[in-house]
Amino acid sequence: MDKEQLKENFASALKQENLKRTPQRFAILEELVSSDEHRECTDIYFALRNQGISVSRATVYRTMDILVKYDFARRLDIGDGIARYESKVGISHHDHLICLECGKIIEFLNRDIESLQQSICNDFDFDMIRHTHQIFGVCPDCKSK
Amino acid sequence: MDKEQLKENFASALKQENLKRTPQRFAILEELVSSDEHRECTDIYFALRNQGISVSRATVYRTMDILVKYDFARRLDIGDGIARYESKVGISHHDHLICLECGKIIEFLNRDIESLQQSICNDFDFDMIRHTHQIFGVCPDCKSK
DNA sequence: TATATTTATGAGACTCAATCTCACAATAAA
DNA sequence: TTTATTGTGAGATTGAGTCTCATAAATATA
Ligand SMILES: [Mn+2]
Ligand SMILES: [Mn+2]
Ligand SMILES: [Zn+2]
Ligand SMILES: [Zn+2]
Repeated sequence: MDKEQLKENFASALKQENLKRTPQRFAILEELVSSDEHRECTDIYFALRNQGISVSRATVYRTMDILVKYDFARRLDIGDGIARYESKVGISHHDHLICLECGKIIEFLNRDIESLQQSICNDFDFDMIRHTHQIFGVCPDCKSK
Repeated sequence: MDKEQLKENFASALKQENLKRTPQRFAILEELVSSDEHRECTDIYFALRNQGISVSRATVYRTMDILVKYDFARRLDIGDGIARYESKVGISHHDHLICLECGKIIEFLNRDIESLQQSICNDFDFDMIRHTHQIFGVCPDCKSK
């Protein structure tokens, strides 16, 4: 998806929520989408400030909620009390291997697990909305140290 | 496992950590293990207080860390910023379906997923230490309302 | 364009789970 | 016991996240 199209889509989401188009909101979208990392709000806050963009922490937190609601971003909770966000624009679903030594996050996708997961939900008559599958351990780099 | 044996095992863990046997520590173990729920520290704190047992929040938090380290308990993070703990004594591994409407937690185990998970780790040369597989959605009770 | 109306922004106050502090209490080795 | 060591607990502190509200900016209207 090209950058202009993305902005249009975000503008549509804002319109649907009766929210105004502001430079801060677009800057936050741009910062997250142009990155392939799992970003913390504080990290995005400082990244924009360092680019000379006026923004507050509150605006970053508020905008992240919109990005998640409209599927531009996914929130990642790895149990350390800090929310991380990754772009969903042009990115397909995946789950995560998380290194407990260095914090590295490796992505994986397994279609068999995904479908087994769905059949578990069917068995329990449970409607799945989302899921997280996180494997914690030691990555190859950290093992060889 | 009988209650006396459990106390013995916990006492061994305490000895291994050079920690003393205190009434508070045993009370916290007992409170968690005799429950089949996913308990918050604050909840355990009040449960003990209501039983007339003198304990502080700090002691509950500190003791939970020991219980987790020695495999008497598992910590559960469902992304709401509150840690929950469940007994592992006599309980086999399982993962969770979590209802976003009512907060109910349903347990599941799928051996195929467990083994696929292990093969993913092999492929990435990643040493798994633990994993969490959480499926969020709407439970049967909440659907029929 | 000018003006009115509505909504957003941001600095800092606030919340709340969790952790830390430290004076005092309890434990256990000898 | 005695004594050294560790634990306890009330309250202070931390830190991610949320809230407040005066001001600024965006958009609707004339
Ligand atoms: Mn998945
Ligand atoms: Mn599992
Ligand atoms: Zn690593
Ligand atoms: Zn429910």
